[in-house]
Amino acid sequence: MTQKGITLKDVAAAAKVSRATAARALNSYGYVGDETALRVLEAAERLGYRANLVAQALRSGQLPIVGFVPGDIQNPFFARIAHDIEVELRKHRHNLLIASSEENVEQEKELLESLRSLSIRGFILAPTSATDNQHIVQLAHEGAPVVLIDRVVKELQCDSVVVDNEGGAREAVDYLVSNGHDRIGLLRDDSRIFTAQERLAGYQNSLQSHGIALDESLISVARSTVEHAVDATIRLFSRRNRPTALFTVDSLMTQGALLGLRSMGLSIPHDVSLVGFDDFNLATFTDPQITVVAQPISEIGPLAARFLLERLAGKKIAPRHIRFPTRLIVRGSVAHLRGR
Amino acid sequence: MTQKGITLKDVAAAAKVSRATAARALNSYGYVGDETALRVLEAAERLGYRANLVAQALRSGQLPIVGFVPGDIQNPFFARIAHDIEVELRKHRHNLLIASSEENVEQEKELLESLRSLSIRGFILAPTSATDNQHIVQLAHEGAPVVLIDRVVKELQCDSVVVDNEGGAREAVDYLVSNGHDRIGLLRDDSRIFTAQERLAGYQNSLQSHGIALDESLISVARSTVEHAVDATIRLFSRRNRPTALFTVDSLMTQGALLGLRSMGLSIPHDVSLVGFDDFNLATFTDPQITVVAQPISEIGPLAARFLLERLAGKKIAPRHIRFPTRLIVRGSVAHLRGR
DNA sequence: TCGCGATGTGAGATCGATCTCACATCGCGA
DNA sequence: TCGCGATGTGAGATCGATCTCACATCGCGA
Repeated sequence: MTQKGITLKDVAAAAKVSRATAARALNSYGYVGDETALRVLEAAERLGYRANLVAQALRSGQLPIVGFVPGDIQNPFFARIAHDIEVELRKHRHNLLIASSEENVEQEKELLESLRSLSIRGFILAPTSATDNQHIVQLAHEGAPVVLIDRVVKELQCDSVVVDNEGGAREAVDYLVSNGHDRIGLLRDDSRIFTAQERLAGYQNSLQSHGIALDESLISVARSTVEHAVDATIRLFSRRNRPTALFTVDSLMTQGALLGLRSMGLSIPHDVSLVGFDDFNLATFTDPQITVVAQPISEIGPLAARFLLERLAGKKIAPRHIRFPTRLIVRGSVAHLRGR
Repeated sequence: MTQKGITLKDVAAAAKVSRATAARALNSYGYVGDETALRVLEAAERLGYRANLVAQALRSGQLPIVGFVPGDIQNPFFARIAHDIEVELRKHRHNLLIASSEENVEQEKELLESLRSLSIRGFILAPTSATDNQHIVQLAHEGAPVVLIDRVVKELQCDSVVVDNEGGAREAVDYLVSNGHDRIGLLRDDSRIFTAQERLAGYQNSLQSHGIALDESLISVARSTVEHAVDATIRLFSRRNRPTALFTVDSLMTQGALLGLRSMGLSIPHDVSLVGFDDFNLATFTDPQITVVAQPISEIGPLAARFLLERLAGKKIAPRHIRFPTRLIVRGSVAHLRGR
């Protein structure tokens, strides 16, 4: 009711000037007489005028909206990042539009298509695929600033904020080895391919550096959901010569492993040692608490948002690639095997 | 690069017709010759034409965007709902813009202000305050459809989707009483005032119906974060004559209680019985698992989205108020006290 | 054969904000 | 006193899609 339909035209009429002059007064550009400007501002105030952002966007070609396409907004990792991005954007009067790809490349393509026609200013993406990324390359070439988080696209040069997955995984496995383990299972996913590959590499590199032969049968692959991880865990530990330790590549996998092991009556760390990638609230509620590789999650969102805002402000510098180190948080889920 | 700047004008030129005819062919209205229509569609296809939604919005006054203002997107409850809403909207070619109020009325007001100038089509809100809601009433009166979730606004008649907080809380406390408890602590929050009040009422009503006098000293109030809940729990259980059971009003409170009790060396259910409002993944990972009042969380988002879409489609019926029942999930965190 | 409804198309207006261009006035230095 | 830069303002174009209105043609029934 109140300010419905108050346009610049109304303000101009109330101040008895043209729309051009009203615009000049409100946006402080060009020449405007002091007394005139005052009259316009006063009229705008009185009528409760608010510029129509859609009209502005039609002229400028851009809405003050940034698109965020995470793998899954329900994943606490992305929920936290979404929140941080939104806070940062809000400071610069931008809005955040979230569209979850649900780790599905086809859906990711469709989402980007539809966001494109919204004339969105820029994008923060966590690409689902490690290989099928032509649509993202194309998006970037059309001029919309793109910042990648969590995962990079090899063919595309743009700002990115990721985590040292290889190093984190290596540190986790090193820690297990240093506690006497050499039959170390790996529970990895097939969807977040980029990070999964890096974490797999860290696992392999650690084993190799300690002269432990890679045993493919200790690696179990599952879709990144708690349910699938439970099954994969049970499969892995139903084998005759089962692993003495398990490394899980993300927090959903870790949760699945916890449930799977419990259902098999295997206790942690007595029967199996466990280290997970990605810290999560649950890790400190279990008994024992779970040892994890923590990501600096609170830094990713704000930095990605800042990078994007700088690009939107026209900053022209070489793409920045930030790779945060991880941190091993030792709790109680790893047993020391002696004599083995 | 590709379809940058392909407008209706380009399509019309390529098909050698006017913009008006091109629009008619593409949007299937008015009279267009079959052969002409085909030529236009073919040209649009070939050029990769995509209608500019901003321009459409300027005419229609509305962008295909719905705003969602939850209390906190990091809360898994709202993250899940956000996800469900997005999926539902996407089916109808609408986008979801998420702006978290962080349980702060002032921020909620600012967010709505800024979303308003975006010409957003409708809103799904979880109002932060139980009393200060004039801005929401005003928003609704300006004509934008509003659907409330989780919490209602007494002064406003509009669609709402909430949960039977009073009944759920009553059932939880009834269950504790039926297990012989009569000194039952309550850990409640001060921010989500609407739900908190209802849950408090359920607690009071249950006690009253069993003839148990209300003891204000058994009620502890804290901000709805894990940290504050830990403190409040410790405060409550440091008293001489401590409660034999505790009811917590949301999952963050429940987590805080778990940590607080553990830090005091109190074991569940041996020393204290516990029932929490709101189920959460962690509740099944603890030992024992936590008995909770579960909300039908998977129904809230889709229903709210459907209500809003119906309003956007022009449906004119009386506001619908849906109040879902809750469900008590009995696990292992409540002990039976005999003889007491 | 005439007339009118059905069919088909384009010119131009519109949504709201902003920018360009043209024009008018003022005041100061030569 | 003249002239020109500085100052101030409005008409109208523009962004892109859509809609109204005007106009033209066609074909069928009377």
